[in-house]
Amino acid sequence: MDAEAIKQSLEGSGLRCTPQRYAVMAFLMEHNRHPTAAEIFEAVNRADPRSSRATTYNNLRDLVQAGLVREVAVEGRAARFDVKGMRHHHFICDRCGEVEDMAWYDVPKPAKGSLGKRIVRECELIFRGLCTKCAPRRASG
Amino acid sequence: MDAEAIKQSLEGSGLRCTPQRYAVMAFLMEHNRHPTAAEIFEAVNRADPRSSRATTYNNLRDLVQAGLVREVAVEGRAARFDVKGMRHHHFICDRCGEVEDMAWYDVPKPAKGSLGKRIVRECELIFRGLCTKCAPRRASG
DNA sequence: TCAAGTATTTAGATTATATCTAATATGACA
DNA sequence: TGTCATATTAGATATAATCTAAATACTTGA
Ligand SMILES: [Mn+2]
Ligand SMILES: [Mn+2]
Ligand SMILES: [Zn+2]
Ligand SMILES: [Zn+2]
Repeated sequence: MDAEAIKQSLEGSGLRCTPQRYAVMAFLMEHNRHPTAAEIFEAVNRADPRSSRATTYNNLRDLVQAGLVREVAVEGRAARFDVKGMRHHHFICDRCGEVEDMAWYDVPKPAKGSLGKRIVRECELIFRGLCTKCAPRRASG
Repeated sequence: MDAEAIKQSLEGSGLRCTPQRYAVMAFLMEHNRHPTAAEIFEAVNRADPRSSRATTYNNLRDLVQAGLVREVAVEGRAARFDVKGMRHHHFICDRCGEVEDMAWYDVPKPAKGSLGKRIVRECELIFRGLCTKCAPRRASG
């Protein structure tokens, strides 16, 4: 991955490019697998420099706030994260909780009247059902 | 609310209509406010009979599995619940985490090819931004 | 160059949320 | 009524995330 590009995007958002923060970002860019914070923590610590759990959570929070990373809440499970590169929707498996990317397509905006004073920042489409791994065992489960 | 209707829908799903389970369902039908499990637990215990925390969670899990109730995961906060009566979308506030209903409208299904072996059960549209209460304090916040 | 201020990291404690356990109670139905 | 599956319970436990306060690293500008 392009180290310089990561540095740019961090600094462009007013965040220092620390080794710990860089490692989180690089890991997310290399694995579009929607890892949990715990998985990211473990992964970035396989290589040096070591990063504490608090720092991993802090950095994920900062990256989400900066709009570089998205947090996906999954009922009953740890949150998952991905880089906000290309726009896409998500598929979440009822059975195993896996989050998978779905091709992006435009979503019709809500009628003006129904918004009131709310300010809409984004619009997210989530498909739910059984993933490729879980679909076959549907009956047994 | 129609007590008999609640009883019917529980038994129609193979669930006994126990006082504790009924209380959860009745509370959700009276308050379309998306309460958390903790709020439901507290609310149903203001009246008799008393229901334990484990039972409240167990019943919410059963009701979700039966398709009568929906669980809405909110990043960094407790899950929220609502009855699956009329179809609707959700608006989730970035700042305070409030979940609000939005008028339902049809969502275009994904292209056939993009699904693979996945089985889609439902399709959920989530709007994010600032709610009516939080929008004014945007800058300060 | 260096002092001072700010941002970041850290280990471990703490909180928040949800589930598990194993004992008891309840209800369906033969 | 007796049997058995279902449901409830208090409290312990697990899991996920945040907080704390001290140390470290970087930035700025005299
Ligand atoms: Mn994704
Ligand atoms: Mn709702
Ligand atoms: Zn799955
Ligand atoms: Zn709000």
